[in-house]
Amino acid sequence: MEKKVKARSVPFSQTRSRHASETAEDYVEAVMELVEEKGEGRVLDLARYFNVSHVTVSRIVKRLQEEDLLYSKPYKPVELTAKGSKLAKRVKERHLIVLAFLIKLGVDKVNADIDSEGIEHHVGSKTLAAMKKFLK
Amino acid sequence: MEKKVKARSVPFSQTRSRHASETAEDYVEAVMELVEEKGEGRVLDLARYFNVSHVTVSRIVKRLQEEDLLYSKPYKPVELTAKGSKLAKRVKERHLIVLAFLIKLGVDKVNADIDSEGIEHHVGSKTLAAMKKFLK
DNA sequence: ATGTAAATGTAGCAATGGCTACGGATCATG
DNA sequence: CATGATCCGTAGCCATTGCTACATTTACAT
Repeated sequence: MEKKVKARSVPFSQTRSRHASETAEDYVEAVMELVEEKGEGRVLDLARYFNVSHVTVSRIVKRLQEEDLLYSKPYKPVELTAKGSKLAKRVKERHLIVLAFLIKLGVDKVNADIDSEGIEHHVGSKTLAAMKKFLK
Repeated sequence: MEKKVKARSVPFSQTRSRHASETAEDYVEAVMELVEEKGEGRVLDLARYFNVSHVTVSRIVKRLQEEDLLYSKPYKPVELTAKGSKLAKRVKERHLIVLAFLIKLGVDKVNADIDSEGIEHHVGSKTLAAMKKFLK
């Protein structure tokens, strides 16, 4: 008599591509923020932002250009494409909701900042709606 | 006049090692669940659980043995070490709290299941405490 | 006892994201 | 307009986590 164990196929599906998407979301959001805050987002700005080397940023920017999310000419600032800009707006809005949610829940600003960065990528539309409702 | 942009060093620090820790947490939790539900956790059980090939599981199990979280002899079930068991209990408890929290927040069970899997790894102690308080 | 099916291991490839080292491009500033 | 500082790209390394293909071990049934 074998007990069946739930297949976790849905929650755990495609860890690799999920991580790649998270990276894409982080980068478009960062570029948008850098452009807003200091006019442009350069490779080194991104490297400082994510605390990685400029080489890592350079390679990821190249990949995200192939995905039509970012655009830049060599030695020039990184810019958002229309597609990247759309994604960035969605991501930023979701991020701000998660952050506000955690703060309203009673988490201090420092920890809310940290946790919201990690949590945001895993908040589906239903959970996001529930957080919005809680905020009202 | 350069506006300073917050360094996100803290939230984004060590993406690589964070992912490795998440994998460790997922695996010890899965082994504990499999042992509870069907008496033992084998490589193929884990492969089905995470929806990956047995090869991927085999390699990760080997790594987690070196980290003293799992233990198994070739062709034998995977078991938790004392250290792995301790971690698994913490992870499972945190997971159940996040799940219950999302459900109480109004998220349906299916989406709460999915999102809690992703969110749990990013819930720090402060956020977890706030969720516990909300549940009471 | 033996053979076959299932489970696991091994070899080797790809993609992603870390890094250092090095060299070329760009930009201020004298 | 030259030159040094800064920025960025490339080469090439490593680790992690995916995979397929193939080899081996275990277990079960006849």
